[in-house]
Amino acid sequence: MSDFSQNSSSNPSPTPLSSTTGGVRVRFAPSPTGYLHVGGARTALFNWLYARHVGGTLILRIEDTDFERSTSEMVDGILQGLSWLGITWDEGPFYQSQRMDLYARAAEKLVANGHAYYCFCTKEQMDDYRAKASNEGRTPMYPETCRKIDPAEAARRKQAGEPAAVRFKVPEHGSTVFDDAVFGKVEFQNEEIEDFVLLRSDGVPTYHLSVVADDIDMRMTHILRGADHLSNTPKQKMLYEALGVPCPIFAHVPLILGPDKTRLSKRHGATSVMAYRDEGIVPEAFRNFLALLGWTPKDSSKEVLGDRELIELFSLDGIAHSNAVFDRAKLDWFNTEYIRAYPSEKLLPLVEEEWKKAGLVPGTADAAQLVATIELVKSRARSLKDFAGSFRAFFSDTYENDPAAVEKFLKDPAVREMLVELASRYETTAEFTEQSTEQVLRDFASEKGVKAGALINGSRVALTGQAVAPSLFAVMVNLGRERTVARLKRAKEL
RNA sequence: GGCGCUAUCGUCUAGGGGUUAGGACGUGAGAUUCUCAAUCUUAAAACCCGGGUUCGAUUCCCGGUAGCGCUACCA
Repeated sequence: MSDFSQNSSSNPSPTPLSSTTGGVRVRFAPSPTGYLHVGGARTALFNWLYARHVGGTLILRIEDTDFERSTSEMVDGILQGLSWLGITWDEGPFYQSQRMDLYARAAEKLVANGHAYYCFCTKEQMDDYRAKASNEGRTPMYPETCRKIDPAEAARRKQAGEPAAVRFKVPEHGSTVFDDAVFGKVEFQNEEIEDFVLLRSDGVPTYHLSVVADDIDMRMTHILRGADHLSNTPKQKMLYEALGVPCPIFAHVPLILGPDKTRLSKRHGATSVMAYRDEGIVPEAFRNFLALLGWTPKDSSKEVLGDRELIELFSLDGIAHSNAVFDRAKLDWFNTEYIRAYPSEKLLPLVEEEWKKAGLVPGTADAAQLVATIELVKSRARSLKDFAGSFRAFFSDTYENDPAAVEKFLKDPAVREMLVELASRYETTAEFTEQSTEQVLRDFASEKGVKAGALINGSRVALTGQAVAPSLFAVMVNLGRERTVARLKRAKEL
């Protein structure tokens, strides 16, 4: 059983807007049965972009009527994920678990107006029925046994304490049509829809009832959600009609698939948004990437778009009709773009997080120096992790030497000897600038009759432990004379 | 199984009755260099299949196929 007591102090019903404002109201309504996953994050993002684009209101609603599986940890996780993505909402979070009377009232109203009825069939009976039906190759549909019970009789039995669910009385004939903002006209035959449960026998509403009751109560104008709800929509439209309330506009967003084109799941790697933070993805990159999964701006030539641009460009008619595959390589590309474009001062706190996680204590506490170093290396970063990984030698004196790099550029003992000798020269040069260090090295190389490149590459490994790094002389200056000399002298031992 | 949705390079997509079918990521080659990244140049790479409609379909219509979704007293 979940416990949302930290929120129970206030369980406000949304205050009605003054009748003069008729703005767009959208919501993100996750179920806290898991962390914020990629698909949910994109739904949230689209709602946010749409709300901000039209100057509307975004409501956050936690759909925690599945008491078995909902937990407050998951709520926290979802909130954390949204905040990491920079998605802010205007009202809520509202918790369905705290609004149970609203749903009960809605169910009562539907029974009273003849659109719903009490069902005394037990879950076990239903399971048996379903099993039998599918064994016989029939589509399992509720046989409507209780629909035939006289309402007065049903009310009596209910009154007498007999457990009863409330089922919706689906019209026998005709069809239910709605105009989806993404897919256009969608039609379902009513015969294919069974009398679905609105209120379980324990009084807890099912999804269909709680969403509709809440969407009405919260006066939603648009329902932007995953296309997995497309087939649920006729049921909900019936509910709006039975409740005598106009339907909001539905906009269903195609799903996100894994590389094998099956629904994205743990099998495909990280599905939790926070896992991407942990992998060193910056939120702006993730947001940009997500926005372009299933949506394209009118001018599709520009892909690196900040939040202001995304908000400005976002529109429902740019939403794709078909599912999209999550392309990790493209995410990584966005990430490199954003890391490179990030001001280094802004990168510092993010990088410090990575150091903390890696147990790295920077060799200097001088923030300006750290920022300068970040500036030097960031264009080579693929993820924030690199700052504690392959760039470690720039920030700490304890780092590993990549054996492959040593093998590639330092396997010649003569080179290693020369680096030690070169170190002594650097000890005594008057200046220690990019120009002077380069001059010294090149003079030294021609003196020794070796290619400068050989010494440069060898020095790079000696200085950084890596075969990959920025321009060597910039590295030397960044490291400073002392470290440069010390590390070059150690080249012999590598 | 029934119902619904969808179908353009490997991926994200633009486009649309007559186009050299465009861009981006990724991949290959080259240039540059001090390694790598970047950058520049460049290459390969797509309209699911079959019928219609039409002078002409990748585009419109129908069917098939495939993928996904829904088909719960989950959401």
